Amino acid sequence: MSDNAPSVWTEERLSDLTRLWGEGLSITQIGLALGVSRNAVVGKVHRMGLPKRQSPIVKSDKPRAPKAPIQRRRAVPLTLEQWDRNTCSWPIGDPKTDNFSFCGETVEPGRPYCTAHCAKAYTTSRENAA
DNA sequence: CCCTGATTCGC
DNA sequence: GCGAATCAGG
Repeated sequence: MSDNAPSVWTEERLSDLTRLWGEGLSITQIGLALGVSRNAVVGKVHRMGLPKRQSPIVKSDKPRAPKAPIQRRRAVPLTLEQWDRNTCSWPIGDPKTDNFSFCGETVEPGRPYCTAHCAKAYTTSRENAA
């Protein structure tokens, strides 16, 4: 074990990479097949100069956002620390009681609430109207 | 939200 | 050069 000082990408893996890539597999699939992250796959592919297939994104005029000082959304200065972008904030119980809490369920894409509560919020209030 | 890939930056 | 992080579009 001394003549082995290859980079992470050996001919073997490069072979699989190129082969799978040529087969039309996606970066994620190849990454899983080789046991590497998809970034590693696309990174290597890009570096090798292999023919990329899709370009869903177009080169924008934006000079890429500064990664370090990524400004966070300064909103909701409430005690909602566990606030995620997909957390349903549907009120559970009574806001004036101590057992008041939020749904916490994963919200639907583009919806402020989860599937169940989204239906409630966007209902025609017809059947709900009692 | 999921997925896709591209590009840039840090190590 | 490699990998992660980020951005961008469907």
